[in-house]
Amino acid sequence: MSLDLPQAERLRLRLWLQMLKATRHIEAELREKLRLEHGTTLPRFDVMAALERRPDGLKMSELSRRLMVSNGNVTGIVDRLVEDDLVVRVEVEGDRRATRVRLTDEGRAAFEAMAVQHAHWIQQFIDPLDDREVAETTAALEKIRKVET
Amino acid sequence: MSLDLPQAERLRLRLWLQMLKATRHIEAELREKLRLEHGTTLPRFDVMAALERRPDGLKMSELSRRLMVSNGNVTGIVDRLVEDDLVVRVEVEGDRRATRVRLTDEGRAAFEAMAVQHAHWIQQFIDPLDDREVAETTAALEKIRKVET
DNA sequence: ACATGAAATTTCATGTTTGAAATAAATTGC
DNA sequence: GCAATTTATTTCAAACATGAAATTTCATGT
Repeated sequence: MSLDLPQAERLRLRLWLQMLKATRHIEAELREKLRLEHGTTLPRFDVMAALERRPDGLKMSELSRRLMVSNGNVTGIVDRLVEDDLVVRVEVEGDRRATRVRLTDEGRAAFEAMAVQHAHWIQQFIDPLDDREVAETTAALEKIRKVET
Repeated sequence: MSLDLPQAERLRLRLWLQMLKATRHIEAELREKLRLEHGTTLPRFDVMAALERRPDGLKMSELSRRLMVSNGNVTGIVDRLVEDDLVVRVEVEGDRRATRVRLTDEGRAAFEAMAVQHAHWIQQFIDPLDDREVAETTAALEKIRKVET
């Protein structure tokens, strides 16, 4: 068996590896900054970000879909956020199967303090790209994500 | 506190979100295909890929650095690969602290069967991009990864 | 009422993943 | 030689993540 590939395919494989490396690199940096400066984790930040500007909160299944993680996973993360009084579970009237998860005032304040810094960190990473490169890279990634398999 | 951002910064934040979504999307698909068609996991595949074309194997710390995951993590993944006779730990002569991890013949065969399919799956995801887009996106991601913080 | 099936969430077993601490061996400086 | 440091790995506790199974509730048809 041979792993030799035409040049065009080799370059596409290389693009995938760069996507992985760049994304992991930024995620690792964000993870460390959140831990050191805010004593929290990236998954917790992601959940709180999804709940921001949602005064009524989101259902567990909505959270799970938006964050592209499993149902069982969201349960654990929300459990820990509840322990810290950063979010609350609220019953949905008319459907006793579901609960909405909502930021508490404390959670909202904590999130907003983190969000400003988070946006700033991202700017630093994307800094070497000019406006055209930003637009074209975004467009390319959107195309990739539309592929159905 | 306001989360309003200038348009240029907003577009850069959006690029980051697209990087995340595209990468997670492809990873989720690869994970499922590896599970269904080869009964293995992405981290296991990644370790085996790093060992491919390395007849002498790699040290644990080299594996950890290449895959950008923690030392303790690699230990567990390699432990399970050893249980399945896909890799072996070999002592490094002259340095009794270190061990090299090497693919077994069985592991090499298993990996090569997966690698051809893996390359093909990636081609499908990058398919909507032409050669120019592939080159420019790769270049942009490389620039991002070079940012030091 | 009752059965059936779909929907929302939790529970469970298993497997990553991390950062910190522990262990042990090699290297360096004196 | 010997202490201090560095290097390589493992161990550990906690958090994250998955897919499958179980639970509870809702909706619908009979």
